[in-house]
Amino acid sequence: MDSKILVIDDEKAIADIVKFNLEKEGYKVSTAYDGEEGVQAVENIIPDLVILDIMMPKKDGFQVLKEIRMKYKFPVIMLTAKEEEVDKVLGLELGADDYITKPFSMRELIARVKANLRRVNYSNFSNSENTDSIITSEDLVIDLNKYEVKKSDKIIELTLREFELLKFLATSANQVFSREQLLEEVWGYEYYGDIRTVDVTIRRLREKIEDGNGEFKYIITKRGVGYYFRRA
Amino acid sequence: MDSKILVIDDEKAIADIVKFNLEKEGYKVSTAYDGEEGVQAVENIIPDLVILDIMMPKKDGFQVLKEIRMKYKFPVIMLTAKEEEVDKVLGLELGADDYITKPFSMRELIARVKANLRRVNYSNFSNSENTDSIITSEDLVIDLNKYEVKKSDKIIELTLREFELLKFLATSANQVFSREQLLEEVWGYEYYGDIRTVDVTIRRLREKIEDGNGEFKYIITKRGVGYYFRRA
DNA sequence: TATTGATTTCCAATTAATTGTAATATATAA
DNA sequence: TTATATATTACAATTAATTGGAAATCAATA
Repeated sequence: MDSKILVIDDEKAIADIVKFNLEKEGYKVSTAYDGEEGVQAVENIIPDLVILDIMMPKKDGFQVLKEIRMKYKFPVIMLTAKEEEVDKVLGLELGADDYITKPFSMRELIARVKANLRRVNYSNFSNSENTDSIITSEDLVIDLNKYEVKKSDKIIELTLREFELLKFLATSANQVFSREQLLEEVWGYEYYGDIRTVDVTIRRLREKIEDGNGEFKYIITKRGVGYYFRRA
Repeated sequence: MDSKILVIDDEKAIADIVKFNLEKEGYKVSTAYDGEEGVQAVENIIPDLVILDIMMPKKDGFQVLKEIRMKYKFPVIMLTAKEEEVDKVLGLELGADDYITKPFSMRELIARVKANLRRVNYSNFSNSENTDSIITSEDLVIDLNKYEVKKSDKIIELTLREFELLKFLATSANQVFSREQLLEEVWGYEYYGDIRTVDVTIRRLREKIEDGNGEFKYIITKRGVGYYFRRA
């Protein structure tokens, strides 16, 4: 979340009002007032999405897009003043993800920004949808598509975090991971929290999937190192 | 995963940009620049889905489609430049699975590609009940043709949206869908609305089909992920 | 084409569930 | 036994889902 957006438009008034409105929505917004500046800004900021005007002095939007696309894949929404340009945007040029014709309402702009950011996120994880998706071990069945775990055919309710932790450990069964690794892989690179969080989540997971006889048979502690999922 | 897609379009610029964008989504994409080349490419590659332009020299899209359909069943999405062609695509019953009119946004194209691939996956996967137009679960009866839902033999009045949402969820019972997926599938590719709309529609649907005892037995929330229709 | 009613959407307040933190207890190995 | 690592617990903070109501849109009918 808190996506970074770059607005490239030579009409300062427009760039600024767009910035204002997107910031109101909670995005981090930068602006650039011509094409060259825009290309530079992309390099510095590495935004999650760019809003790019076509008609600009020095370097026009198409050129900027071309340069962006040589290196980056984030969505780019083009702003076009004339209907004729639409065909160009969609058909001939280099991979704009979406476009809006001026004049546009802020409501529409924001909706499109959201939709395009959403698409990125969604394709990231829904692509794993079809990979082999069921892991079994003893009486545990982990269904990665359905986000569901069964123990001797009884459904176990795991929270998302618990599920993702189990999923990560189980897909690399018998391999020990340090808490740091788990934080990075399951919680994400940006995560800054306490390392003991892992212990607690492991604990909650065990409570749900282990037999509760004091022995753990799935998630094993490797003292001084970390945890692993045991699979015969 | 990693589906193979073949793009057949005589306008190289378009074929290439489509290729670029689909590759960004993780597909393996090949291109062919006229109809004959296209037919050959199909034979060589055996793609999982074809995107096929109608207006082409040598062999037009209709002809290509006919030849493809003599041997293969994978989905074909037709590209049409003019509205008039749409009728033809639909009317001729040649077996196009979907069509998009130019100009189109990449967002739309990708959404349709995904939707068509997903459809195929389901019908391969799931049991032959798939073609059934009546779905039953506990005391619910959903008649897909008649747009009618009964609960213990009493007709329940659903609005169109509610019905389509229920229909989509119920035809892929026990599979979790994110709100993004539901927006795309039920509301349509070009929908730019608020994501919470899904929640609200789910709620109205529940109000009508669930028992009203605080427990939901049909439409289940998978926290942090989305919703699914539960069927024993 | 107005008018009215139904549907749909948007928004945000409320409620519910999850997750993180910190403090304490327990186990383990030197 | 002591020092260190891990497990457990309770509570606070955070995040997500549900809900109600207002506003906008759509559709039917006068």
